[in-house]
Amino acid sequence: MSSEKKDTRTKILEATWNLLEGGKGAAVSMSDIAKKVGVSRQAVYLHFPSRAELLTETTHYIDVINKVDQRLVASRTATSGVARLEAFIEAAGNYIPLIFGVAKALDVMRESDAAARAAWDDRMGALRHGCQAAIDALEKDGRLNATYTIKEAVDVLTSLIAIRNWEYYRVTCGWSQKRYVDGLKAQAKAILVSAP
Amino acid sequence: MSSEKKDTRTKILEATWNLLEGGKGAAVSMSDIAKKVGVSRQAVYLHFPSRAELLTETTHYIDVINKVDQRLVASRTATSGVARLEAFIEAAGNYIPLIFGVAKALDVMRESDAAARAAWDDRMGALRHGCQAAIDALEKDGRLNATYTIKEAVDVLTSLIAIRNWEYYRVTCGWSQKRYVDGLKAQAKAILVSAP
DNA sequence: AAAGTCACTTGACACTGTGTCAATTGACAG
DNA sequence: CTGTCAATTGACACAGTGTCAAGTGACTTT
Repeated sequence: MSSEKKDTRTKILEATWNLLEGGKGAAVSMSDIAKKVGVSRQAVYLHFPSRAELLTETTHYIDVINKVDQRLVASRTATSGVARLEAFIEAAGNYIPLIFGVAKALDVMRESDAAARAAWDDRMGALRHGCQAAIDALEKDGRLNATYTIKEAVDVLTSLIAIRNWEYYRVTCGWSQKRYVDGLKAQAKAILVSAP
Repeated sequence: MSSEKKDTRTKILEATWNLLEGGKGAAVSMSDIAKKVGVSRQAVYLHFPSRAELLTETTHYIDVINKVDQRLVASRTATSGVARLEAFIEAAGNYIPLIFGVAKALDVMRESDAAARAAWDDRMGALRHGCQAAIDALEKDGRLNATYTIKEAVDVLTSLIAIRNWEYYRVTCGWSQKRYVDGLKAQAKAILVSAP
């Protein structure tokens, strides 16, 4: 591996990611991270002013590593509205496992920290934006269930794809990732898509 | 009101409930509660050994005050499987706003506290039990969507009715309580119920 | 009326975690 | 050789949980 040459900042981001993805849940402290990197606790604060900021930067780091932009392009190239809905769910549903640990830490922290709340809202806004695009495509095809306004349909889709639900299916209920994504597609279609 | 005669233990439970239901979110401390009751912080520990225990007892207190048992009886008297599903969603969906504040505090705490985790699992187990009964009734009527096993259907219904989703619709999206319950019923039926 | 009991108070303490500060070290560059 | 930069050490303030010991005030028992 090339981990020898990585600078401390990158090592901190990776350690944060690893620890949060590991079994310890969201209760990972700045000391834990410093220990993992093999650096003093203060060195972490030299690179990130606060825990909230570190978590936020970690989500961005993960996005870059996983080329999230490219993943979403696929859902935009779909021709029909239904295909686009499915492609978006595929992309978003497979993105969640990557950022789950960090997202959950932010979610817990958001309850008591304004910066964490802002970071969380930013991430959720991005997810909702994808839902909006999928619903718009559905509506343009005339396939959006008429009992929902566009805004309501976006609300519903965003709720279905919520990170907490991923955790519930995958961790609590033991569904496979594929079953989860397929289930989500079926749910979204059953609720939001009308007959042609 | 008769709040003059209530004993300290009851006053603590009510203060906990009020504070968590109020705007401060889940970040309510033992000091906050003691201050609200007008008692020393140590008096709280005299009645409840830990914050997790206090939160757990508060959910039980709320259940008793709101006669949760009686609410659920209504859903058991429904004749058809579909009616029972709707009655259960009505009962559970209208129960959530009562315990939301305490449930959220437990949810946040569960990440770092074993007792809180146990209390949470207990509450969620009860909710799931109700979902199981509704799905069983649906299956007995032959109206359960054949693409789901019973276990999967219970997983899905439990996920739909999750407290986090209530928060999302009501708080983030600004849905009315009635719209939320009706939306939930429509979602559950679209996903889980097959044609007769 | 004295003694005992009970709920509660006061004030201290240990522990964990975040975030800040100042002085210092070691390496590398001009 | 000196300046700069990353990082270290060790201290501190602050907030929160949970524990402990001694004291107080009211009401009950004998």
